[in-house]
This record gives sequence, structure tokens and C-alpha cells, in this order.
Amino acid sequence: MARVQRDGGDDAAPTTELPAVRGQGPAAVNGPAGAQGNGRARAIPEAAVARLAVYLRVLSAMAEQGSVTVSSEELATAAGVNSAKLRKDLSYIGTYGTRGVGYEVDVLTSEIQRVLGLTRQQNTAVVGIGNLGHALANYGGFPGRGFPVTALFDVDPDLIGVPVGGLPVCHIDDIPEVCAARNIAIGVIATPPAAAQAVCNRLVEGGVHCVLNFAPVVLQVPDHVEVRKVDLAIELQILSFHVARNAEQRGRGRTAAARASSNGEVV
Amino acid sequence: MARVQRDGGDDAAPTTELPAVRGQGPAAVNGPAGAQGNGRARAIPEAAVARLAVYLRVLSAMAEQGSVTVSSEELATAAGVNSAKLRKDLSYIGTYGTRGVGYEVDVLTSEIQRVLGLTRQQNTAVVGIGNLGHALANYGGFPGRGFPVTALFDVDPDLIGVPVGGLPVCHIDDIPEVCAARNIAIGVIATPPAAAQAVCNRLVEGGVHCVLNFAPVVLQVPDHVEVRKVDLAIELQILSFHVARNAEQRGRGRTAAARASSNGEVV
DNA sequence: AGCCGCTTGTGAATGCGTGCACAAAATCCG
DNA sequence: CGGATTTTGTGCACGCATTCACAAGCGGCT
Ligand SMILES: NC(=O)c1ccc[n+]([C@@H]2O[C@H](COP(=O)([O-])OP(=O)(O)OC[C@H]3O[C@@H](n4cnc5c(N)ncnc54)[C@H](O)[C@@H]3O)[C@@H](O)[C@H]2O)c1
Ligand SMILES: NC(=O)c1ccc[n+]([C@@H]2O[C@H](COP(=O)([O-])OP(=O)(O)OC[C@H]3O[C@@H](n4cnc5c(N)ncnc54)[C@H](O)[C@@H]3O)[C@@H](O)[C@H]2O)c1
Repeated sequence: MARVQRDGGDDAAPTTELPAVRGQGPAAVNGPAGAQGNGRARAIPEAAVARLAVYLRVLSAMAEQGSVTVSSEELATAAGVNSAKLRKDLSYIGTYGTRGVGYEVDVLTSEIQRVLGLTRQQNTAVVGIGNLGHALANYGGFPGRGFPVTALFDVDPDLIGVPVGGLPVCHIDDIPEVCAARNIAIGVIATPPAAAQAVCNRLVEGGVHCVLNFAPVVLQVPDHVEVRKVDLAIELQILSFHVARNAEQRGRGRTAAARASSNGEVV
Repeated sequence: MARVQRDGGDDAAPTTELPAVRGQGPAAVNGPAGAQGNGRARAIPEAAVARLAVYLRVLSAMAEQGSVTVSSEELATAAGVNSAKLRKDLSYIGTYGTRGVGYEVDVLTSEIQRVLGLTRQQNTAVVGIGNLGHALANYGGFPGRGFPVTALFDVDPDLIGVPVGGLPVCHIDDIPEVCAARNIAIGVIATPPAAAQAVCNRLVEGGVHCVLNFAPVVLQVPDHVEVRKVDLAIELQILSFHVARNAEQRGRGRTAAARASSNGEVV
């Protein structure tokens, strides 16, 4: 397992340890006895991790554009957040800014990459090479960001062995074996909902600890497996709720608060 | 007042008004004067709205399976959440349970649909008919859940006029006009990142108030427009963080306490 | 060198979300 | 018909997240 290192990482960094997220479990264990032995590393809130990934993308865009330093204000507006929140997020990973000046783009970039574990590539597998699976397998944004797609799986006999995006499709019965052999870290499920749980179980068998699920079902997994789901229908329904809310608000004369233009347009 | 009209159904329900979410704006304006005049309707937390959509899906699966009533415990485990949280979520939309028995599946279904604004279909447009856009246009799960795809747009001359999923592709210059004409409520952006902002602006011109964005950029929109983004690279990076964290934890002997069901929230 | 303006980093306050625990209600059963 | 049983609905407390506000620190300017 060659620890594939990304750009010329200063892997040295002796001071900062890799922090751990803090108790998100029920009844957090922070009793008086809970004081954990590791003196240093502060915890990173889950919500902050998600934003760090956004900052990373904005930073890379700025680097391409030639910027050398950024202020928290600049970076914050580009990322669509409050500047205080941004500074607090960055403070979780260390102190890399210069007061009165801002942050060095490349320093901040590599520090965030380090904390997110992006100095090491994560092999990814896609299961279910249908409409969505094809798009995912062909998408250049994954390998480009350190997530090479190194295995594809499906159950359809017509697909087995066919190369998609340059990689031949394997049969789902081989999931455990192939995942273990190719050191797959992340499994992406793009099968019909009915098959998702079974596929997930196979992935876990193959030693996959992280799953990204596109199928609209709630997966049951052992404690040590992390699942994130992307559910487009739910996203649309949340938007639908806002449509209804806005229509309601527009119906009655609402206090100035939020509205900006809201001129004549009707639903 | 044009209260959101929902189809014929049981509009009776005199008690429950359509509630509004509370301050989600940046720099929320909830100053001391912010006390809103509407006495009754309680606010639904944003997080609860996302979960209601999940409950809805689980409920429809249960209805197909022939269930007539569910207890909060059943529904909660099926949805992957705490039963207390589920009951609290449901309490935001009204009181439809029977103590000692549970909830009637069809009643709960229609009440959640009502609150989410799903009694009315939301016309949806997809912009950028590439790999991802094709998958979205062909996906049956959208029209099946009340989000008919009624417009497709692209800039590629070879695509204009070509039917995809039975619907011909229009040119992006026609976005404002076509969106207004077809009463598009939700716009889905699946273009390359560089084009996303321009496309978004056109959608807003066309009267679209809700946008679902797949392009990895932060969109700038007027206050009255709601944007949700689906960013797969960020999802993978969050998973990557957990890989790194677990590797770290596994390095040292860590107390068992750790993890429970975890995730839940849709990003 | 010393002062000034700018920006970071963070303590503190507030608000929100979550989970617990229990009273209220409704059905079932003796 | 009354009590036992079950399950809802919610008050309450706690912890996380967000935001404010400001001292600390750094560079540049005079
Ligand atoms: N297409 C979209 O835009 C879209 C949007 C949102 C959600 N989804 C979800 O993503 C999933 C895939 O969608 P799709 O449109 O690509 O569907 P699809 O039918 O085009 O593709 C499904 C693929 O999975 C394969 N498959 C079926 N059973 C399998 C199994 N047991 N193991 C492995 N592979 C199996 C099929 O052979 C097929 O290739 C579905 O769950 C769908 O709900 C899709
Ligand atoms: N394919 C995936 O699995 C995937 C995954 C995550 C994110 N994304 C993102 O989704 C977006 C689309 O991805 P894709 O793989 O479908 O790309 P793609 O290149 O296959 O398709 C892009 C489509 O957008 C069209 N287009 C280009 N400029 C346009 C413009 N100005 N207006 C309208 N249409 C325009 C192109 O003609 C093409 O049809 C990208 O932003 C990508 O980063 C894709």
C-alpha cells in the first residue's frame, strides 16, 4: 500500500497532531473521568469539516488565479460564509495566518489537505453502472481530487468486463475480494434501492469503511462504518418546502425583514 | 390571501397552519424588534424538514407493504433516527398520532406532504445535459415524486432540439423565457463549474426561486432565491477525514465508547 | 524607532438542536 | 367499569454551533 503522497507535502509538521472529532455519540462520554490522555489536539466539529472542504476548493481557484495571500474576509465571502466562522474553523486546525496580512494560500491549502487526510489518495469503487454510475465513473473530478476510481461493479452480465471510463466492470460477487485486493477505501452505491443494502454488506465485507450512498434507502451498517447519503429527491423536497413557505409569506403582508425585491412575480 | 392551495384533499384541518422556517439568513435580522406578528404557527427547524422527507419515503414503503399504523419507535428505527427526535419532528407539523397506538400511515403521509408543499407538483428544469444531466433527465424518481422535468437546456448546438428522456433540449439563451412560460419552480444546474453562475442568473431571471446545484462552485444569488448544493467531491473529502481520524484512533488504543448511529443529516 | 491601521485568533454570549424522562391520553382486558 | 399497558407529545436540560466583539500581533509609514 504505497502511501501515495500528493503534492510535495511537508509531511514533517511535528507540532500539530491529527485531531479527532469529538463525541457525537449519544450521552457523550465527557464525564469527569472522560479527560482523554492526548493532551493537545483539539476536536474539529463535524460541520466545520464540511466547510473546510469548501475553503479548499475556493483556495485552489485562488491559487490558479495567482493569489498569494487571502484575508479571512475575502475567503469567507468567496465561500459564502461569515468571516468569523471561517476564522474559527481555521483555528481548529492550527494557527497559520499572519495578523494584519491574512493567510498564505499555499500554506492554508496544504494544511487543510493534511487535516482532511488528502495527502494520501483514497481508492474508490462505484457499484451499479447504470445512468448515474456511468456519469460517476467518467467524472474527472474524482481522480483529480485524490479519489481515483479503481473498481466498478454491476450485476448485469452484459456489462461485466466492459470497460467504462477505461476500467472494466467486475461482478458484484467479487466485491469483497476485489475491494480487499485493490485497497478500496470508499464505496459509492449507485444501484437501485432494493439492491443497496446487499451491496453495502458486501462492501463492508471487503473492508470498506466509508460509503457514499445514492440509493434512496437508509442503510444499516456496523458502528465502524461511516455512511453519507446523497438523496436528490429529498433535496428537491426541501426546496419544495421553501417554495411553499415563500408563497405563504408572500400571501400575507410580511415585515420587511428578509424581502428584498419580491416585485410582481407570481408563482 | 393566496394561501398555498393544495389539491382537493382534506383541506379541512383548521388547526394547523403552514409554518415558516426560522431565521436562516446570513446575519439574521432577529433583533429585539423581530418578534413576528403571526401568533400561532410554530417554526419548523431546517434540520427537521430534511428528516420529514426521509420519514415520508419510509412511510410510502410501509404503505406498499400494507402497514396501516406505525409506532414512533418503528418509524424511527426504519429512518435511522432516535424515536424522541422523530416525535418532536412530527410535533412541529401537528398532532396526528393516537396515544397507545401510533400513527396512521396514510394520515401521516398526507400531512407531511402538505407541509412540504408536495400536494402541488413543482416543475423542474435541468441545465447542462452532459453525463450527469442525462442521468437526471432520465431518472424516473423525480416525476414519480412530484417533480416533473419539464425543460432541458444546454449550450451545445448538437444537443439543441434532440429529445432526452422524451423532452427536447432548448438553448440556454431561452432559459428566462421558457422557465416563465412553463412555470418552472426548481432549476437543476449540471453544467461545468465555469458556466454555473451565468446559468443561475438566467434561471433567476426566469422567475426560478429554487436551485439545486451540482457544479462545484459557490453560487451568489439574491436573498429570495434558495440554493442547495450537492457536492460529491466534498462528500468524499468528509469521508476521507473520517478515514484519517479512524486510522489515528486505531493507532492508539481508544476507549470503546465511541460511535453510535451517527450521520443522519443530509448535506 | 515608535506609532498606526489592519487582520487574526479567541473568550464569551446567545440560540438551536438533541435526547431524556414523564405526564397525558387512549386502548385493551379482567 | 376501572386499572393496567402502551405510546404519544412535550417540558427541560445540556451541549454544540454560530456570532459578536476585542485584545494581541504584525507590517508599514513617518
Ligand atoms: N439517475 C439519476 O439521476 C438518479 C438520481 C437520484 C438518485 N438515483 C438513484 O441512483 C441509483 C441508480 O440510478 P440509475 O438511474 O443509475 O439507475 P439505473 O437503473 O440506470 O442503473 C442501475 C444499475 O445498477 C445495476 N444493478 C441492479 N441490481 C444490482 C445489484 N444487485 N448489484 C449491482 N448492480 C446492480 C443495474 O444493472 C444497472 O446498471 C438508484 O437507486 C436511483 O434511485 C439516480
Ligand atoms: N459526472 C458526474 O458524475 C459528476 C459528479 C459530481 C459533480 N459533477 C459536476 O456536474 C457538472 C456536470 O458534470 P458532467 O459530468 O455532466 O459534465 P459534462 O461535461 O458531461 O456535461 C456538461 C454539459 O454542460 C453543457 N454546457 C457547457 N457549458 C454550458 C453552458 N454555458 N450552459 C449550459 N450548458 C453548458 C455541455 O454542453 C455538456 O452537455 C459539472 O460541474 C461537474 O463538476 C459531475
